[in-house]
Amino acid sequence: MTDASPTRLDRRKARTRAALIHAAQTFIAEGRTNTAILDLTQAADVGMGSFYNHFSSKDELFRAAVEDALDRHGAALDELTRDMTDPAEVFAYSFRLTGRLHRRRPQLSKVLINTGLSIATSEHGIAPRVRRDIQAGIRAGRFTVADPELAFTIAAGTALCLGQLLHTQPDRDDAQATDQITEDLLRTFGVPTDEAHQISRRPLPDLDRLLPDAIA
Amino acid sequence: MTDASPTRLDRRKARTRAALIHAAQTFIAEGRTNTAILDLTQAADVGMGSFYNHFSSKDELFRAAVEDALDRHGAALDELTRDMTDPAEVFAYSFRLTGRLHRRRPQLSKVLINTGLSIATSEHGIAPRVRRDIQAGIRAGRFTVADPELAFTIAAGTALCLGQLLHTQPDRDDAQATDQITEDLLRTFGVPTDEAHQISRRPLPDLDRLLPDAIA
DNA sequence: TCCATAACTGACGAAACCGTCAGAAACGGA
DNA sequence: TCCGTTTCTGACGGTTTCGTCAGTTATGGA
Repeated sequence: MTDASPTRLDRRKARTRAALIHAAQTFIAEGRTNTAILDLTQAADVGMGSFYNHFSSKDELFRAAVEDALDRHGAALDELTRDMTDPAEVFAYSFRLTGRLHRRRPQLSKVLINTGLSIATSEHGIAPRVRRDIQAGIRAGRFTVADPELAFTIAAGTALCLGQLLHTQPDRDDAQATDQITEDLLRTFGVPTDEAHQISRRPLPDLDRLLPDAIA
Repeated sequence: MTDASPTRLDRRKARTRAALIHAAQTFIAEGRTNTAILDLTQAADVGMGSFYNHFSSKDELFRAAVEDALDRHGAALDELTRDMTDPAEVFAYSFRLTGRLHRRRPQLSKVLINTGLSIATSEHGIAPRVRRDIQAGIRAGRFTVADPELAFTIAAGTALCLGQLLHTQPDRDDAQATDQITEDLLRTFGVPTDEAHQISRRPLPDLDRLLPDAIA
């Protein structure tokens, strides 16, 4: 039988694992994915040998690092949209929050961007949630789209490229750009023009309060 | 003064360079970007030492390989849209051709996809052309968008993610999906609904005839 | 035909990297 | 406190990869 309560030993193990994952995310965000294992362990301030206590290859660590980033972001979105009902609003809200995240959590954002399009097919993170929201919007009659998967493709690709844009043009107003694109997407999904505009400008909560702890 | 006419020696040099670039593109398409230089030269059927006659590092070769793929695709688009005048039609045409390219030129397509979002900021290939077309559409009064760069972001991200989708779902009708998304984009850019539909369904030329030679 | 030049080639020493392992340190229970 | 267990650690041998370079082959002109 497994002991449920995490002991101090468990916490220590989890700490070094987290340190390795965090270091890996730093490297991914910088696009340096072919670093030596020794570099990773040094960045994590962990002994070289510890690496193989947690991962059997560099690839495995990087996969875990991406998965961790996706799960964090997904969990944050779930938390923030918990008590919303209108699917169109949930979608818009998630998209607007994600757009605002690129500047506020640059490392997380860059991990997503550098990981590339494969995250669109991942079971973790944003992709399944966006799919779910689009499906819900269709069922509720809020969205009118020919093919849900195509709608998802547009939303996912746009979200990623928007993140790239916000990093490339640091002077651009991220909130304004994100809301504008959200409005465009809602219209593409069949939401009436005026309503799309309205939904995409609704006030958002104080992000500094709601996203207090995230990676880096 | 440089002798303009390419001599036989020049052609030989160009051949081995092209062989290396082609091999690199194969590896990029397969996502294997951390291969040994020896593997690359063997795949190119070229002696190991030849590598350093052309490139000073693996990175340099990979950059050249991506640039080559982008330039080929851009040139093909220029060729195919040469005598079109309506900017909206040029945009739609390019987008529809690019969508159909993912299946017909899987290696080129996968190079673009695996290279990721950085090609959206590249000076080569599709990005500058899409920007140009969108600007032209706005000047001509065919597009009504708040911000050209945001319009570009939507188009670029969607194009990439569409390519990914078409590889992930090999049974999906690529022409149908591409045309549907083209129509959505045109509407987003302010083209009236019925006209957007019409433009995105106009007959295309025989691609097998027009794209006879491309990589792989 | 013959030579000068440019490009190609693979073998080699040097360097980087990998994965293991024996010992050290931290932990938990008794 | 003491001991068995788990995790951490860095040094080490083995392997892979790198970049060079001396020799070979192809090319162009005389």
